[in-house]
Amino acid sequence: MKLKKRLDCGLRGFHVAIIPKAPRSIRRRIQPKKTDEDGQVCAFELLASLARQILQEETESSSASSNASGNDHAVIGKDAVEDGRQYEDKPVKTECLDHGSCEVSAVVSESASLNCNQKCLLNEFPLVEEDDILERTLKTVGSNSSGKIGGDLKLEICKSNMLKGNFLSKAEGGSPNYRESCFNSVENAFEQLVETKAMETGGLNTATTRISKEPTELCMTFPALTDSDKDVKLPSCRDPVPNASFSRHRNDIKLGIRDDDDNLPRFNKFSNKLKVYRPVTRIGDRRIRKLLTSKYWKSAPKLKDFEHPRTGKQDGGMRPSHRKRKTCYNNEKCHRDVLYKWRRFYDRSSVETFDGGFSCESVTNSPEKGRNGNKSISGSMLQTNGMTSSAKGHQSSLRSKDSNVKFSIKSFKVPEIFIEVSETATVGSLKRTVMDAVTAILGGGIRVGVLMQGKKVRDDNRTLSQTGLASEDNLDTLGFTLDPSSVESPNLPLVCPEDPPLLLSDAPQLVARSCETPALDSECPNALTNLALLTKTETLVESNREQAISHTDILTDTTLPDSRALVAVPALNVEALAVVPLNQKSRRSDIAQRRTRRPFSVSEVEALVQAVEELGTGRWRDVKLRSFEDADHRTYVDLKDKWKTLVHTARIAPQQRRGEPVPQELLDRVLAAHSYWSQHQAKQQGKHQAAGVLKIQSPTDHSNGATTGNQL
DNA sequence: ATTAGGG
DNA sequence: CCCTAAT
Repeated sequence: MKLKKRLDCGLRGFHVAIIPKAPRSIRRRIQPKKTDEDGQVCAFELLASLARQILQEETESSSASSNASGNDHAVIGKDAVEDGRQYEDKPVKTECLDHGSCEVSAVVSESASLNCNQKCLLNEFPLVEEDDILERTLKTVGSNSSGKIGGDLKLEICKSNMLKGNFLSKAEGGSPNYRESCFNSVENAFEQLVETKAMETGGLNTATTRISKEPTELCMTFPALTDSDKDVKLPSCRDPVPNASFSRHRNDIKLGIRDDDDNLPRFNKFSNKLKVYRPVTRIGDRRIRKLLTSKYWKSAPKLKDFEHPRTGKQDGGMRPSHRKRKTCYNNEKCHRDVLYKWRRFYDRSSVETFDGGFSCESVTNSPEKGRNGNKSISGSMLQTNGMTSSAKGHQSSLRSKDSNVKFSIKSFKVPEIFIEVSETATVGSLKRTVMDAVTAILGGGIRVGVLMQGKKVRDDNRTLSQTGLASEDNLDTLGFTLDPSSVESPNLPLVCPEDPPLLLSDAPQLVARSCETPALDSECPNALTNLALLTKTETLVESNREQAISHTDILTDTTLPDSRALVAVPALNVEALAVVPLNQKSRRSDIAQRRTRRPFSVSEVEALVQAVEELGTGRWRDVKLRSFEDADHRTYVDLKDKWKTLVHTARIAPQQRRGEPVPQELLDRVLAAHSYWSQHQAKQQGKHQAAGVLKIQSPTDHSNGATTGNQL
């Protein structure tokens, strides 16, 4: 996989590199304009002229395709096509090429078409061409602007991008994919520039925001002109499920970033759309999970509790899994993606509230966290342990006059994330990687848990009032957790926001991931709405992670107060999706996730030791009931396993022990108890005596314990 | 559903 | 932690 990735990346890079900047003729034309008007108009003009130029050239090249040198445009188109074929094996070419041109927007439209097609076919595809073009354009402009680019450059770029977005929109019509494409391309271009400039946060933010909004609006505004149908026509989704989330990947394919090992959450929330529901039991969960396991990600703890018919159904299924995305540091595309994500992040975080009264600034943290994590990391395998499993945010809640309870979540911590990076990766790449991962998580693989007084509120069916969350007192102790969602099921039909299931009322269960497919843009808003509803209602009280649904979606959405932003998001999704390869294998892995790792704390170990001393080693269920009744995430199997490891740990040299050090005293007790119970398997029934004895025995004296046992 | 043990 | 097998 890695090799492949690299190749892909390299290939990509290569293409990009090779692609000629822009026809000189174009440049020439551009220059004058630039000089004359400068600024927005200039950008616009430039774009238009470029488009024209390209169109023309395209035509020419078509007629004389044999031309060795070929024009830039031709090359680009070709590449695009090739890519498509490479990955999809489907004849995209024809369609792409014959796609004519729409006047000014010819260039754009064409590339757009390509993209669109590619996407459709593959369900994932980057719009490299667009980017390239845009970049070129931008560069050209910049170079032409006789050195005085400075701060204006950005502005211009933004505008250009916007324009581009416009064109694209027009060309492509209302096609959702298209929109995304536009968005992406714009963003990418922009991001690149920004990146070059050093990623100044402020700048990025501002710029980003603008871009995201503008293009989106434009896109929406424009009526569908043409090729929308293309999307439909194309043999797009290989995926049985048309709406499969994968539909918009951007760089994935190129990068080939997908590996079976990756468990990172998908990047975009849309991607998680599909879910399979299944009845839930812990065991059941496990069963399912076992089928799909990823190395690094773990699903949230399972719930026990009864399952509500509905609930069970909903949460039981598989949820979208997260995939970890391996990084391609060397690839620019990757970087862009990362940036993109970053931007997304910021956008979200920046967005404050929406009428729901639920505001979430938290997202911002993630990025922060990511950075921090990076700092500390140095090996090839990084583990950012963001507070083990769940993070709670500080949130303050306000009780409104009406019966609604308003929550304000200040921040969320990002759940544990595993990142794998090459040793030679740069800090910058690491940062990006982390950011990427974080973003990905936030983008979708998260499930929200509700804590009240430190305890998880499990019953999703209860109302806030019933749960006590409607009362001021409890609100102070209200907490939320973000956990990686456990299972993802690609195969289920997505639930649209409009779908009934959407929560609300007392049985909030799950909110399906909404906007997924291409047509989604329109849907997104709904999601938002839903979110709002969710927020307002008791739905919030959710609980067990397993059962609980994944309000992830909601959560995610929540983050974006601005509907526009939401709409815009799809573009992002594309990228995110891109990460996930379509192949069955990966899919499969996506379905189940490994539970999140939750190292036992010393206190837990102590409790375990205590319980085992009293109950013996063969009664894990009793141990569970006795000492871990409230620890939903600790199953008796877990306890048994832990004991096993404890015994092992106690036997090895302290230097060889890893993780949080367990007090020697406890380890001694472990050995003592272990040896004792080993000799009294037959007597496990008569634990009373044993328990008493064990308690008495000296923690450090193994033989003593054994002896005592013998005496008994 | 538990337990035991390998991976 | 997961998975399987045996209870």
